[in-house]
Amino acid sequence: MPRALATKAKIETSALKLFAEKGVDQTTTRDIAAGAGISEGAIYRHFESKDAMVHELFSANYLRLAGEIDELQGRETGLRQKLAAMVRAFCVLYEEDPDMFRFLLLVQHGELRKMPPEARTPVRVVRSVIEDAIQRGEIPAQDPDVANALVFGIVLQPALFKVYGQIGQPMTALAGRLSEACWLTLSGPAD
Amino acid sequence: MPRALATKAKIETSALKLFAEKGVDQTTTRDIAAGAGISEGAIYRHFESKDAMVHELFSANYLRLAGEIDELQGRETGLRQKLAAMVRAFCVLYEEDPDMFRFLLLVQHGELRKMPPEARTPVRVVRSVIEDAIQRGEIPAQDPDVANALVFGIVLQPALFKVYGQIGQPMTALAGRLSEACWLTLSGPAD
DNA sequence: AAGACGCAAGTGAGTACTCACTTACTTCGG
DNA sequence: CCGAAGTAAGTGAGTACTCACTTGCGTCTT
Repeated sequence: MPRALATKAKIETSALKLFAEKGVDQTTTRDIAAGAGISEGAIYRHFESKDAMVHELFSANYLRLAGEIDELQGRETGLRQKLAAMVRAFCVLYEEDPDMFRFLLLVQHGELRKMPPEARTPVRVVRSVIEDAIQRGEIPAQDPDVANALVFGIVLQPALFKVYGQIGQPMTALAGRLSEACWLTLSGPAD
Repeated sequence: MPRALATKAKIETSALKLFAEKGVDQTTTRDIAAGAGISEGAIYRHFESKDAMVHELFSANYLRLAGEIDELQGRETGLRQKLAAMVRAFCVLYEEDPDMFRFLLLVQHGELRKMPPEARTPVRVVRSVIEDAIQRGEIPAQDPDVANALVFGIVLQPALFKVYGQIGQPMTALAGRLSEACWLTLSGPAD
């Protein structure tokens, strides 16, 4: 790896960890530099500004996640299988990179506004899967936005509880329970 | 209303609105004073510090909400009815005071740590209702913390989506759908 | 092959500015 | 007239970012 890329990666890792731990505002550029083992000035050889760094970190990973679940979903047939695959992917991300997961949760509110409205986000991917299932009569007719919110709530809130230490089990152990809950909730109502 | 109380109320209203809009860190004491139509110094006649103000606003309202849903829940018999009553209360709070709702969501992570661990929070109230239902065999045996997370996800995520403008319907119109989703999810699994 | 050269990458003290909070003073209500 | 409430102008601790300078490294010339 070229020196420049290695340094940039060190900065990103350090920043992500601190952002997830203390939040963006409570993390100073000094902290980030110290964590990466470089000087404060060096940060600005790789990023325009702290804001730009947050944005870059967010959008790259958010879109990558969307791409991944879209691919996984495309391999399955039927809503139930698609949900299972996507939910599993969220749980695996949580286990593999909890800092990233927390970071995405933490800053999504502020960052989502800066994303172009047509961007292919995880929220959009799941929504289109649900809409498809309604079209094909797999689940009863219902408001796709509400259905989408339910699915995200069922997956993300347990993850948040886990962050707070209120849930002990690893997320991957919950994947089955969560995707089943999604399926029950979407297929249940006559609405 | 005595002058002092009126001013304190103006400060609280202004702060709550700004906190909900921009977040606590992005809201300055200047902003709060301007919004309340008073000087910055006057804030400190009524609050020890900005942090203390956030804490006071949070804990008073968070505990009040817990008390309310606990009372409502106590009037009903059976998990399904209790869930319906509690979910409705959340939805009503959202409609009546969306700024308060957003504020509670926004700062809960930071503030929960400062609360005494035995405090009677909404999370605890709902959890104990669920645990009770499991004890009485109303729903299958399952991890009460996971079940609790599912209920909160089902209710709060649609509220968040509504904040982002992704859901058009008023929350009160969704109350039935949401409490039914909670019931289905808790009563469904053999686990 | 060896030194000169160029340039990206890195340094860290300095700068301009913001923000929570204080202080010295004034106004108001009972 | 007195104490609580309010004001306006500070104050100092931090913070993101800059800049003049140094270092490391690949390349060109002879």
